[in-house]
Amino acid sequence: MNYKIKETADIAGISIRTLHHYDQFGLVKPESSSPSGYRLYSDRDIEKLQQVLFFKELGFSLKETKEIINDKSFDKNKALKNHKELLLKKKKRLDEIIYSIDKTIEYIEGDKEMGKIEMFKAFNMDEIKKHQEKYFKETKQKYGESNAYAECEKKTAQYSEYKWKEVMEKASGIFQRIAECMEKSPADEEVQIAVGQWKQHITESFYNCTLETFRSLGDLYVTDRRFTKNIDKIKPGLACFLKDAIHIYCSNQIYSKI
Amino acid sequence: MNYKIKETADIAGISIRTLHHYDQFGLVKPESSSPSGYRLYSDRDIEKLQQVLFFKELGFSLKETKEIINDKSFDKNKALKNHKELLLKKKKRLDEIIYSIDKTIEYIEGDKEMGKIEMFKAFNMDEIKKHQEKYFKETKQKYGESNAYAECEKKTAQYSEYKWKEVMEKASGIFQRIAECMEKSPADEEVQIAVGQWKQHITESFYNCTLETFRSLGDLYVTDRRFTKNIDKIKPGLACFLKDAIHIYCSNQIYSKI
DNA sequence: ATAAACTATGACGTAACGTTAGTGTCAAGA
DNA sequence: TCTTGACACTAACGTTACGTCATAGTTTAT
Repeated sequence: MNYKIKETADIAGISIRTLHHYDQFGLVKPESSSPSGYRLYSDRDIEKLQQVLFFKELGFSLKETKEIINDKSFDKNKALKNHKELLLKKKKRLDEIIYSIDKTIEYIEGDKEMGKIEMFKAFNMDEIKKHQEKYFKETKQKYGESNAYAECEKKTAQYSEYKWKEVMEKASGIFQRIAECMEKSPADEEVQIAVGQWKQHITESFYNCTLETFRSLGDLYVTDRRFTKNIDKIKPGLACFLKDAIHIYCSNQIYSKI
Repeated sequence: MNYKIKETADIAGISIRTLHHYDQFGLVKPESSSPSGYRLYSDRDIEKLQQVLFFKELGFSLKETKEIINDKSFDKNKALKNHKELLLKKKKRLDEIIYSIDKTIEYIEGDKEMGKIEMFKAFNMDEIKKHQEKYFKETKQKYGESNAYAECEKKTAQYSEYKWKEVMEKASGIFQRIAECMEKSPADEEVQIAVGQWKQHITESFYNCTLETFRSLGDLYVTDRRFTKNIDKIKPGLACFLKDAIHIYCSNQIYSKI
């Protein structure tokens, strides 16, 4: 069954503007539209909206939510279970804040002492944020990435300090080389050679980097802020350039295999 | 004891930027500063920060928080008790969302049915928002406003439909007159006469409008969005103009009484 | 004296909509 | 068929509460 936008907004308890925004953002796009261009939301869209509201309730950004939900391996069941865990943590935090209120009242009425740390610790979101990040990270590693992570852990666990330094310097050198070619096209031969070397280096030093994994990693360089931030320290815009270069590299490798 | 900004930020678990912002915004201004201009936060500032975090946790805007906290009649004890009530409501809502997750899992696994309404009702914030608004409103009516409200209720309860219409038309006429003088100064004689008439009309038709109450009401016209919105329907900017005019009127009246 | 850490102000950017403007579409009633 | 009110669209600016970055002054420890 199809619902027009006001019906949908009323059902979900959100604004029409929000639905517009979600459509434009690519988070929840209606499955069809009328001949006059009206959005028509299906039952499946409605269910997706519910998922979105769960993620929103738990503090995930729309961007994060989009990445997780629109992934073809999105597991609703697993997500819901994870949500429940998070919600229980939020509930515990609420309890702590309530307790903190009681304590503050006693303090104000002069009955008790209250330390500075005690005043604020209930507001702490670290545990919740850590869990969110863990879940997001796990989700992003859905494919070979989770295997890659395990392999990487195993391989690097035996590295000596000297080996680590070697690995890092080689990585740095490759990135530096690519950064120096940034005024060229990502498809430039020199860039592509360096990208190939980067892939090789990953396979040798961290985990078996398949083309698929490599492409996903390239995406991560621009979608995961930590990656972007670190890479762009070398040169602003490098993360984006590198992503493009990796995509071209992977496409070329795929093409050459057909 | 005084704390510099990093110490304060660490104690409260918020960023330095946030403290800058709160200072600039007038929400939490440090009680003193060093000769070189460093902010120095006192124990009292720290305690105020805690109050701010409680309000923030409960979804109050910084603006609302500022109005409540910086009011000289701010009652910490009462606020905390109200916070607790709100937090218990939030906790209840969390429980409902958790229950909704369980239900959704059953639905996904095909065990049960789930209606559209059931999918979304747990996310509803109406009760919490209503409580927030109620508290804010009660706080804003701290002074004569709460008495004014009671008196207003009593007086208007006996109005006939005809009387209501009369009262409203007179109000509308006064506002209209003031709107027509908006290109003049708020201190203009014609404006001031109209403002005096408005005060008189309130006293006659609603409640005894003292100068103090009248001034506070003028403030409400620009700080309470509902007032602003309604008044500005007559003419954009009227609420602000009226506030200024009321302030001038009240000051003049006070001056003429010395 | 020096360098690192800390502090200040200024200002642009961000996320997720809310609000407004202007215009097209639909459905019911005259 | 025409009219009107409700509904829908897109575009675009505004809002809130900071995050981030730049630049420059101050403090602290070596």
